[in-house]
Amino acid sequence: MVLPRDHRLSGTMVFDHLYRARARFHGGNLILRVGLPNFPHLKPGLMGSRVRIAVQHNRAAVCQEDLRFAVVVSKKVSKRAVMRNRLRRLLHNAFMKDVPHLRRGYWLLLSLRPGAAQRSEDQLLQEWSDLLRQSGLCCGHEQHVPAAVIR
RNA sequence: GAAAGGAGGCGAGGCGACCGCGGCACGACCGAGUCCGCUCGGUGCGUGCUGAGGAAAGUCCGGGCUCCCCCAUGGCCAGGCCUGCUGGGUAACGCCCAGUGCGGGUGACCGUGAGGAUAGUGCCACAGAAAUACACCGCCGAUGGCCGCGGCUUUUGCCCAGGCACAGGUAAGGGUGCAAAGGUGCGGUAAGAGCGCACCAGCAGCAUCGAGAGGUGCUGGCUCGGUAAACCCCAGCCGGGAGCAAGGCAAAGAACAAAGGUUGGCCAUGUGCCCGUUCUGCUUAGACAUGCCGCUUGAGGCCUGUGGUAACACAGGUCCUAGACAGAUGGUCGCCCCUGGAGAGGGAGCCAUUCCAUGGAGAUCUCCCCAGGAACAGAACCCGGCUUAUGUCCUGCUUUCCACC
Repeated sequence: MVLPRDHRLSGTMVFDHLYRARARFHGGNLILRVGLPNFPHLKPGLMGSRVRIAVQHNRAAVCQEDLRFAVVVSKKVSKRAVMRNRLRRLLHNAFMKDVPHLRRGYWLLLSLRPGAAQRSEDQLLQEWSDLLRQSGLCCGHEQHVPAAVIR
């Protein structure tokens, strides 16, 4: 499963921006970072013309509706590219299933820690949903949203 | 039939549908320009085509391509090489093909780091007496020397069975070691020894065959350890360095700059701040980060013919088959095929009890259900190789043994 363009993140500056983000949630094998959208950082190719025009006219409104995601699997997780691709597809797939239930207006970055390749798929998916609940990004759990993320 | 050897091929069984994603083309739409023909740019749209490998891997060799430095040609010297049987092939190679020698296998066949130790220098630990050198044990003691039974002799002395192991001889045997100065046998000798002879191994010379590595034969003197991945000698080859993050173009911003640690501390959570580290330039400024080019047509694949044992070459025809950049191939489903399992029905021939008959297991066929159709592994500038990983896979060929005709 590959992410559609609307939900994809690209560009070095975007990742620097998210690595500096304050909001982090640690699981055993995953780290979820949450930041607010910052369109000047995004690579121009990923923004459709409609989005680009909308950003020019009403940036705040677009930011509130935008939801983008990326998974980072370093070579420390697994030396084999096949394994890294498998993990990335697994988590992309999990994200796409959860998109209807997620709060809009955030950019998400999910890093895998070195032990993650040894875990089973079910364990990682369970951890992913735990992290979502912990971060308060699910629509049904508004009361748990930490103050750090709410503007 | 069994076991084995070797060659070639394939790589999610085949066909199709839907969803998602990369690329290209056309259309549609949007924007800008316009000499009103159109041109350029963009896209959350539509349609069509297309989308990982035999190793894409390891990055171990050889190149292409790009920039920098140096020399720009040839010779000589110096330096470098983990190049080293011969002859071919190739853009090149440490690769490939054919052959030679040696080693292994009954054989098909396999392996081979295979120049020179007689150019020179060095080293050979431990053990062992001794490592180009020797005498520890042992053997002998013929020849000298000493003792000496006996004999001859008037005596000195002479001859002599035997003994000693003093001088000495020996390198057969023992022991040590990777290695002890050719090996085996017969003769020979006091004991031994290429001391002599036969065969074998090695060396040299000659003849002959071969393009060559080398092969074969004859003769000779008898004979000379290993190590060159020790220095070295010989032959061959060689500008150096960085690598597509090379390099080029464009736009924008700018020194309280930028990148990196895929992130250490802090907060008001963001074109944040602080700390530590790093380029060129330092008078101006540039480079990187953005977009585009490089970017996939190439020592290219396939087919046919010719030459060649072959690697390969040449000629003709035909085909275009991923080009991403936080990095595209994954899911779901339908039909057919194959494999395995369970069930139902029919059932050749078989066995047991018996008169037909009954019971038991059952080759094989049909139907239905379930499971599976993999493993190693993911293009990142591009080629030629090597190495490593991987399958109850497929197709020829060859050898040995067994059975039958």
